[in-house]
Amino acid sequence: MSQDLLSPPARKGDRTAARIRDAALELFSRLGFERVMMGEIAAAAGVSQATLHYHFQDKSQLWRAAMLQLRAVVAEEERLLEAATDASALTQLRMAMRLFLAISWKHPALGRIVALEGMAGGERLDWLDAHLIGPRNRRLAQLAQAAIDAGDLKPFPAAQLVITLQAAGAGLINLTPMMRATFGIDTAAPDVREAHERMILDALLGGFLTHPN
Amino acid sequence: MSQDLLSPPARKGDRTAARIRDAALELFSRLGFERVMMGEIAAAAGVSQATLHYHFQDKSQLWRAAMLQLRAVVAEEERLLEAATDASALTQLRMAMRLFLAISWKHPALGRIVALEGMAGGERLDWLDAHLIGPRNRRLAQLAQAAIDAGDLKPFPAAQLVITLQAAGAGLINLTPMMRATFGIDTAAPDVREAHERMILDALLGGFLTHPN
DNA sequence: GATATTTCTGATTTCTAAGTCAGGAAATCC
DNA sequence: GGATTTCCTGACTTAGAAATCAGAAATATC
Repeated sequence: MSQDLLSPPARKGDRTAARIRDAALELFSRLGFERVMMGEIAAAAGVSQATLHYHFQDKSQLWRAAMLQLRAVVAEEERLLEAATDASALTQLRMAMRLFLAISWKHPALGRIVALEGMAGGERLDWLDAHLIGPRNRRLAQLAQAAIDAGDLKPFPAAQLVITLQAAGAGLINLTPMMRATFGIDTAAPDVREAHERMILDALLGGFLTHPN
Repeated sequence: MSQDLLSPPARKGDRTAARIRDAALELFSRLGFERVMMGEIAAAAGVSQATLHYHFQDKSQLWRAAMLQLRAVVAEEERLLEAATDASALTQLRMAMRLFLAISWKHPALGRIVALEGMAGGERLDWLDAHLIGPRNRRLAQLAQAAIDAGDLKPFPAAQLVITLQAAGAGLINLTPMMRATFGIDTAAPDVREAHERMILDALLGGFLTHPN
């Protein structure tokens, strides 16, 4: 989350701003933009509410700053995929799904934000589409299309296929509070996580293969 | 949505209350509780804001009333499943998934509400769990477990399996605004819907089968 | 270690949305 | 068709959260 673990952040204000961003990201992603009050963020970051306005113009700007944190996460995924462009489309897609799951566990904020804003539409979704999720998803859809063209995947519409796989992958993680309420299951438990991984990568992705191993 | 198409609703107030409930359900499910303003609901229902308070005590009560609309939908699903308790667990589960998809297209509010509140937790989730989604999901998990015990499904944790299938099934529908923003796809189009149906029922559910046909 | 700059805060203002209420209009009843 | 109840509304109050600001505290600079 912090931008650089090595350099002892130049100015004090930068560290405070980072704490605020982190707290904001956690809250915004769990609850959505309007459920979160500036006072909560301030409390979580251990500063006064006025300090939020010292570092960030207003609530919207703080939200954007928090989202930009997530871009680094996505960029890392890009980088890893980039290193494997000579593998088959199916292999790349499978790797992308594996990365997606790893990221979803490590940064559940991403999936929750997409779910929240992707359902609601509006200017925040437009911003996210432009800066965070649009390019990434279009790229994945291209990969899926290539895998279909190669005869490796069943010929479903590529965009739908990718989004559905992601929805399945992030669902359990996003719905952690519901899993607790309904089943008393703690999704953070290692066995839950391990079963989920197999479920998505083997069973679900396997269902799309034209010739399963 | 309206409670009874035959009887010309006894009192005028009942019809107005129903219009308000419908408008509230649509807005709450798309945007979540706090993103929706009472004024919006009033405008959508074509009444003044004060009228909302004449029919419903406050915003929370209106939300609950809107959610109770959904219970009728779930009850109908129950009824259909009830009529088939002598079929194999797998057959029942497949039927349940088919119903789930049909309902999700017809009443997208249900899936969106579950996603919104299931992510956030809190008192509204507790209410939903008790009145709407808990019993249903536990029942489906039992079905899945039975299908696993019968050797028809791969032995994944039943609760996770059910929730993941639902997440996959509702994902595309919930994310309609995102599909438009990122891919320009209108999920209401018949071909999108048809492909989705096959994707979930054949490919994804197929991936869980121990001996696919 | 005195000065200048940055960072932070309590108190206050502004804004927005929920909720109330008295009274007028419409429906219902006889 | 007049009386009575139900229904609805415009104008208002209240509550709460965002945003501002003057100045105090901390930090950096020399």
